[in-house]
Amino acid sequence: MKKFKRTTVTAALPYANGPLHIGHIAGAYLPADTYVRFLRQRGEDVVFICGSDEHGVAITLGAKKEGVSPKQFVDKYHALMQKAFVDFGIGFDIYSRTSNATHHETAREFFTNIYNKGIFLEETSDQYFDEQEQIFLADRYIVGTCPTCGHANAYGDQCEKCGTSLSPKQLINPRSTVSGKTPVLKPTRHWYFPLNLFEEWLKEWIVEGHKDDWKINVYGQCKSWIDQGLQPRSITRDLDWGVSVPLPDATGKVLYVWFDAPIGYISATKELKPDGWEKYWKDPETRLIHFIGKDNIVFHCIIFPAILKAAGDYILPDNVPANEFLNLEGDKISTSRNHAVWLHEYLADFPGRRDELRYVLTSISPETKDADFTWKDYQQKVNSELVSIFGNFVNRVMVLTWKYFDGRVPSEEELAGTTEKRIKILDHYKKAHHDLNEAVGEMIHALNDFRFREAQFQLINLARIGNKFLADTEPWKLAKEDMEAVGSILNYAITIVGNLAIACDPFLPDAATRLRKQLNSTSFDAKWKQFWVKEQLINAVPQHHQLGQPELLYKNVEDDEIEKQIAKLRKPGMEETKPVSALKPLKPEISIDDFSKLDIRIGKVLTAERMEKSNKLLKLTVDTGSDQRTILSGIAQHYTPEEMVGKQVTLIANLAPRKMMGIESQGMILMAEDVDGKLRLLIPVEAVSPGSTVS
RNA sequence: GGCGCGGUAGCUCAGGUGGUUAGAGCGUUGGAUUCAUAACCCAAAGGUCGGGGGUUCAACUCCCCCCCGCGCUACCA
Repeated sequence: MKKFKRTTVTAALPYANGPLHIGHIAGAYLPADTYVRFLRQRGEDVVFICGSDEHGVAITLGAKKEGVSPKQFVDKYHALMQKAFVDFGIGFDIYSRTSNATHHETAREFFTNIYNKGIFLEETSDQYFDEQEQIFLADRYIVGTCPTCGHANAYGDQCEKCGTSLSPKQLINPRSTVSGKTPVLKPTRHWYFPLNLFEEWLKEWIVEGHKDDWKINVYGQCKSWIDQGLQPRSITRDLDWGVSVPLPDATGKVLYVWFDAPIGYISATKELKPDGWEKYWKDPETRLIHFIGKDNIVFHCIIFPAILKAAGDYILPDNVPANEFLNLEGDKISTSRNHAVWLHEYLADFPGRRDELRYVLTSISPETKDADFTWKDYQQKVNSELVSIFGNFVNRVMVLTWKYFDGRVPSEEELAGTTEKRIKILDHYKKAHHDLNEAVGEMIHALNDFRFREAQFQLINLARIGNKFLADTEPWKLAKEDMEAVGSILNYAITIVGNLAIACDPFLPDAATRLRKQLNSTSFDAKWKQFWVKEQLINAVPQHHQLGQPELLYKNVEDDEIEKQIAKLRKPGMEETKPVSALKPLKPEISIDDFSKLDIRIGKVLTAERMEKSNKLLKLTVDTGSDQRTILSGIAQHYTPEEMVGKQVTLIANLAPRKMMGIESQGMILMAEDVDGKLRLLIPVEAVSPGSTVS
């Protein structure tokens, strides 16, 4: 294997259109962080790069929906994600963002560099244009009637009903999903990156060169792509949000997100090390590792490397350990259905319990196939492994040492095998020592191979072996007859605890800190490094060293804690089995004049809070376009205040004000009532401006 | 539709150029124990290795077909 001087580790740039959930963490950030911690423990030169991916149509549309500018939109999510990462303890050297100046510059330089080499293709074609919004529409933002099956809402790339693939021009009566209007065809010019020219090179580099060292899922996906034959990919878009194309006649053109986003790794490194960044990207003695989810394989293994190759001078990823996906309680994680465990919410609900989440996510890490996170599993793993095996072992050793030696590490002189009992102890010691070294070796080996599940298992194995060593040698019994033997046993037990403190750093950083405190070992750094160099047990805590006070490392997860979390996932009212009421009869006929008396409008919820002493009412502040008013709405059992904020709602604006529970309600929110009594909001399919009338 | 990855004990996963009783941890059950967060330690039960067919003296491991999950992709292998 090639020797490298340093390592550049990147973790996929999260898209700045929503908060982070455990799927993101398990997929890329946690394995990356674990790996980087491991490298740092070994004293290696490593940079750990990440940042928010802030461009693309989805951002502009998301911003429009929230009624804010794209910049405000990404500012919000960038801040949210950055804070969550920091709070969770993911140790990026830099968490940057693609909307900043350094990145724009870097991405433009990349484009210009490759452009000047004459590699890009340039082509003009007709594309649908939304005249009202003044934007060209991506395929999936166009709907229309499917030419094959007649389905009225087929997307521009595929009909969901009959499954045929389409191009937008095949759609009958195309409509823009952004404005609802009929788009028109307009010629537009774009630049293309000729991936096909890199096919042979990619074949050699990946299919031949990385057959054995890349994960099979990654390799298979790449090979499949390359075998299919590669096509030029367009790398520009008509949009006013993004990195503008650095050509004189290219106003209104930006780089396509997938072109600029991976370059974000480089810009972030530049920002981190304005003078020294190049050696992390251009020195062949640097190893580049991308941690990503499986949806990103083709960008990181094929397209981005080809771009780097085209740019010249750059190193290529040495490995791309992509993970599969994480499910939640048997279902796909879904932002829109709120079927997710949000990182910032976990951190708020479980303060001081970051290791627990790390531990569980690593133990089910989707390394070879999709995995499933369940709260029950979380509880069981924490309680039976972290608490019972790891935490308990440390606690037993600490307590025993305080009990018999006042917290001073007993001397480590070798025990003379003078009695039968002592001979047995020596046997147990030898066995434990052998098993421990094997586990340490296997742990480090697995870390090198990105097999974090296995590595962490071996870590816990150290505690398992430690527990067995104590059970086998029974120092609490010997205390009555042979204190020298007790001292020898505990000295070794403390050695195990010390090595655990060292070894758990990449996986359980908070435990590492707590253990250092308990062992009173903050000054042992230089010595402890030896563990990672020798790859075997070291004499971590010297004899006669005074230990700190024992403290429990972890506490059990109680039933009610996870029940709360599980309840959070369910839609309100979903588990209630109410009798299905009959459809309500039609009301008597009215005239159009009756109807026109109603002033129905679209408003936007600015704030929402529960009403005191009411289990049905939410107090909402609603922007009706012309004013902001307070409306009390009896929907508290169907929507949480958090869910309501930012939502568009349909309301009756000219209803006479009415006092409820001491507060005046100035209007009424319209709701659909399902046959089971469940209330659902009426929301315009596409966002409209507050104050829009309904008729 | 095509391609890729996966489908092994209740759960999370190992494994195998085909070869005696398919492994581990957790969970469960029983026992032992008390230093410890009713924890630890020992033991047992649990699987016709997604289904069907084939090759073979012998397949969970190789070949073919099918089913299921996830991803990628589009009339192209």
